[in-house]
Amino acid sequence: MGNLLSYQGAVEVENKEISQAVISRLPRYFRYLGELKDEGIERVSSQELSDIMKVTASQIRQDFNNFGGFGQQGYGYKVEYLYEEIGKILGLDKKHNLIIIGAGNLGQALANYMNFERRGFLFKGMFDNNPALFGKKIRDMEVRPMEELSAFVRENNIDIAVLTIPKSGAVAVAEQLVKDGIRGIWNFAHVDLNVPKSIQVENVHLSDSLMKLTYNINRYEQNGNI
Amino acid sequence: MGNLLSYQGAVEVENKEISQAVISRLPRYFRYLGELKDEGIERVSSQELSDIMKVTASQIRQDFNNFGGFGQQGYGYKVEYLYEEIGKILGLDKKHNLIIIGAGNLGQALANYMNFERRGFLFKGMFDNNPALFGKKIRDMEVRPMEELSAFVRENNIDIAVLTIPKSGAVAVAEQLVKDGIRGIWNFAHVDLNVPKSIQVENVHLSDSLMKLTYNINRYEQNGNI
DNA sequence: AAAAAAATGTCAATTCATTGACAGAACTGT
DNA sequence: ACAGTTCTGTCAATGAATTGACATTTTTTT
Repeated sequence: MGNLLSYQGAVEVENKEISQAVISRLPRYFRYLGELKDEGIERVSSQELSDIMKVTASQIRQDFNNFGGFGQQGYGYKVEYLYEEIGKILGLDKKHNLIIIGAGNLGQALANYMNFERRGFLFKGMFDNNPALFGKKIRDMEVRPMEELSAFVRENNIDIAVLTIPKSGAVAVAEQLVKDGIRGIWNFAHVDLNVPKSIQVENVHLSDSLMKLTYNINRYEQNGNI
Repeated sequence: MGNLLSYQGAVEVENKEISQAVISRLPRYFRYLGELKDEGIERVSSQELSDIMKVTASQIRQDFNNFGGFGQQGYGYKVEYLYEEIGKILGLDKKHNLIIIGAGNLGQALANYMNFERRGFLFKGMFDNNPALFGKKIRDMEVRPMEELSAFVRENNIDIAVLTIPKSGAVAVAEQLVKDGIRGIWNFAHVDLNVPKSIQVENVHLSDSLMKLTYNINRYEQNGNI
């Protein structure tokens, strides 16, 4: 590694595993670069980004280099190009068919609140087991009964399922989704899903997040300012 | 450190900083221990927990030890005791006054969906700048205009603000909250808040989370199974 | 009561992540 | 076209987190 010359900008990178620590930072880079782009700024150096984002310039360069060098010595990075490339790394150049399972408060809020289409997520359907909701339209999408889920996932090539159901049902639904060929689960249920590692799970455990906040609040109180 | 004898179970631990990596795992321990407790299980060893939770037993012991030894050699950990202690560490034994700022889809969903009271969070109010929402009741709590926010936070000793407003307003609102004496912000806005480090911020950037998911989905596709 | 088994707390080793340093490439101004 | 400046890509050093190993304590069995 290292002596494979990059002869035309974008670069071949062999299949070395990138750490999740790096991946977790990419969306934030993407967000800041998008803002710079919108402001009409064309170039940026790692030092400038460092100042704005409050991370070390070294880390920025190291992170980008995992994917093979997007910058130019003496110049910096072209904002638009870098933005596009990070988008591609994150898979945002591809379309992903998505459904929401659980049309309660949270499911409905996500349907309305997330701008799925903006980033290539195609919102294809919504499911619940509460008959009172069947047929109700949310974002132009009627709520379907859970009985139809399995066939729907197969027939519509659903890639991503958003799980916003109580934990009691979540594990079983996840297993079914795996059988039906789902590729990723965005899991809001308060439970850990047990799926093959070929299926990607991204957990959003809101209670956990809130507990971290209270820990930090109380730690600060107790220790005085550390 | 190390030769301060723990002579009665719970233990004095001096103010050494605990890494956020450890803190992030505590809510998950808490969840699993709660489940064990509900099943009536009284004792558990680090090895048993390891099997259930899929983390190494060594890490479990190391994590707990940061707070001073909750177990007993040859026996293991008392589930209920450990559960209580972790709850205390996380600050769940204390009451926290909480408000939601932004009564849109997400704000309303959180108000209804999170069982705030269950963990000592007292839901005290909800704010928005949309007049159409003023007075609307969500979880028995009427939506108040933003003009009243500042006084309300001061008068009601609000500890935690949940920010579910668009990013355009978020930074300014956060600054105001700091002036009014807030202690923690649970931030759902797609922007990084710039507050003194005495104020705790816990970010929930949902888009970032979804991007991580697509990265992992696409990585798996491209590399074949790693 | 003694021996065997179980399981923690903790030290050391290892692995992983971040930061620092700098050679060399590209740009900029004269 | 040259000299000076900028700034990346990358290697090495440092720091942080995880895992492994084991002495010691307690429990359990005989």
